[in-house]
Amino acid sequence: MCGSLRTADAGTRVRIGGWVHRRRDLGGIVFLDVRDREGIVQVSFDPRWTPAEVLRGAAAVGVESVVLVEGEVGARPAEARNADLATGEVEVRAATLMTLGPAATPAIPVARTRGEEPAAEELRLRHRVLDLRRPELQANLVLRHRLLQATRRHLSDRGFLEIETPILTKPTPEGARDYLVPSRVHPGEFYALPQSPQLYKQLLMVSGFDRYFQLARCFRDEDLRADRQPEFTQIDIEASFVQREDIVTLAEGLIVALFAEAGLAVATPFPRLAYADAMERYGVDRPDLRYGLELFDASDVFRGADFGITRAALAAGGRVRGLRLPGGARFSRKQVDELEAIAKSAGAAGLIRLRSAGGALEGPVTRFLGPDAAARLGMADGDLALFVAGPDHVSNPALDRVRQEAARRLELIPPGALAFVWVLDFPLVERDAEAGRFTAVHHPFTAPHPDDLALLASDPARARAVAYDVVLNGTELGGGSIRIHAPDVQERVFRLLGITAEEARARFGFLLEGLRAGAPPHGGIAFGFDRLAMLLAGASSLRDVIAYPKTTAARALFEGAPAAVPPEELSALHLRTDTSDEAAGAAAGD
RNA sequence: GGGACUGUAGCUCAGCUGGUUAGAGUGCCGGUCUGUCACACCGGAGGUCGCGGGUUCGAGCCCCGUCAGUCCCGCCA
Repeated sequence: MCGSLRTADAGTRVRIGGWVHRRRDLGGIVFLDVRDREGIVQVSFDPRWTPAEVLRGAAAVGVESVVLVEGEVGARPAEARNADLATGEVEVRAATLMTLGPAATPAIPVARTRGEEPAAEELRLRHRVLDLRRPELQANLVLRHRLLQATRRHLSDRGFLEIETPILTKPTPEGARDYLVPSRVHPGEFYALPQSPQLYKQLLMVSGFDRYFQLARCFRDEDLRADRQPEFTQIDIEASFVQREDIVTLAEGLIVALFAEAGLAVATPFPRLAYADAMERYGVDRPDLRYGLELFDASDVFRGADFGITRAALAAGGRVRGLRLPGGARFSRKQVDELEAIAKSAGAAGLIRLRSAGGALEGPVTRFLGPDAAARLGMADGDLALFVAGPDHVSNPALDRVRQEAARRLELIPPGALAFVWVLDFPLVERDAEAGRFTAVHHPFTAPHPDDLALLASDPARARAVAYDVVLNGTELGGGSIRIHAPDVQERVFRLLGITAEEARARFGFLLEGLRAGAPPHGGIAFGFDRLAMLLAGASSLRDVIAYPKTTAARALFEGAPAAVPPEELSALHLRTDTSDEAAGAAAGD
């Protein structure tokens, strides 16, 4: 209750427990700031109301110790109020003090001095007990709790059942790498931790639980990023007898509820973009719509120009695409070089630059273009245009990155803007460059668009899926699809993906059997919950909204996982480890 | 798997072109102090410059390797 005391409490006798945030020892009088999860309150130890030995104790107590104080809440003298503190009008006048949990000097500070950087990430993770005491992280975890509860309330109120699915599941060779768990009773066999509850939730639909949700822990053994942890939480949703619109509406309602929990108003319905349009206009399937800067096709303007780079690209069937940056002409040569470096790092050979200044175009390719080029490119005075010549699969990622960086530099991003968009009609499959076969864009259970069923045989790459992603400010919040519920369609898609009937039976037999048992049409969506919490908490790393996160090397520094196990445990699991790589490295070092 | 950055006192950081005894703030310890709130003031302790090797008369600084953390690419159906 430390943080909740107010003027109205003045005169009441209270007993408060908390952690010593700071100590100010003035000699004859001592102040302790005592902190609990609700906030901080000042406790004053003064001979007028504090026995001498209690006062001596207060002078000796170390920060971060757990104390229990009894005393009377009093209004502070007018000149001693603290407007920076929610409890700053009052203080607790201590009569007693008990140190219930004396603390060693903290390895990292909890109460930071003004302007001080937080401790290094490694130390924060190693001393997580202390780091989690910081008010920022406490606020993040409180918000996370509220989002979890709001999710449960919202979905339960709409008839969705929370059903848990197994954590020990069947390994799947497709998709991300599995975390494996050896079986003790079945030598040589393994469970896998779920990458998502996908098949379980579909089979729940087959069993008649027509509305399901779960706050599902998912595990993927892939390399990490600031917004990617090896274990994470999904809001996993599935419903029967639904079409895309039902899921879209449900998802928008949930998003409204969750953002409201964080005090943000969200307008629905969200705008929508077909995947093909998103790629054409933004070069990416999760466009940031907080600003314009749409890409456009300038191939016609460059066609016939005697300029080697664009001529070669156009002759090879590529295009010249680019974007106009209003006011971008003021970028220095160096700044444009930096944008070009970004385009290059995304795979482009370079950027073709055109600057409109003083009513004329400037740039190395100007002399190859007609006199009406500026008008045809829609360029106004002071604009800069940047182009990439080549196939779309090169220009898309390059222009996407350039567009994002240019928007930042031109300060086109309105603070606080929330630009939601649905991206619809994803392709069903794409050709895997190295394997030379088709792979599912979403996953192998996604329903083909009913109008495109014939394309599965004739031109699979053009077939659309009934899949949808919801995107906020260029970040994917969630995605889902209507699933295949007809066993013959599922078998056709497996075939398309190069999965033989035999493989399909071995790997997904339980799904096919389920679909043959009488399956309703169904579909769903999943949201990355941690990322959502991070966004709403205004955090820049997932680690700040997870109580006990892993490092980018998937280590848990706090408890020390993963860890070696005694040989007896390994042999009970019928395992032998082979760390010969490390052994060879060590030997070479001698 | 690849790239970039970082690693100096408990914590946050500085340390010049390679040159005498490696510094500051904060925390910690001791002292003074009755209205502070980053209390103030005085004094003190505190260092494997991540680790290993090399270059050099001499390395915190240069080179190679390695470990850890972070960010990015690949990867993440």
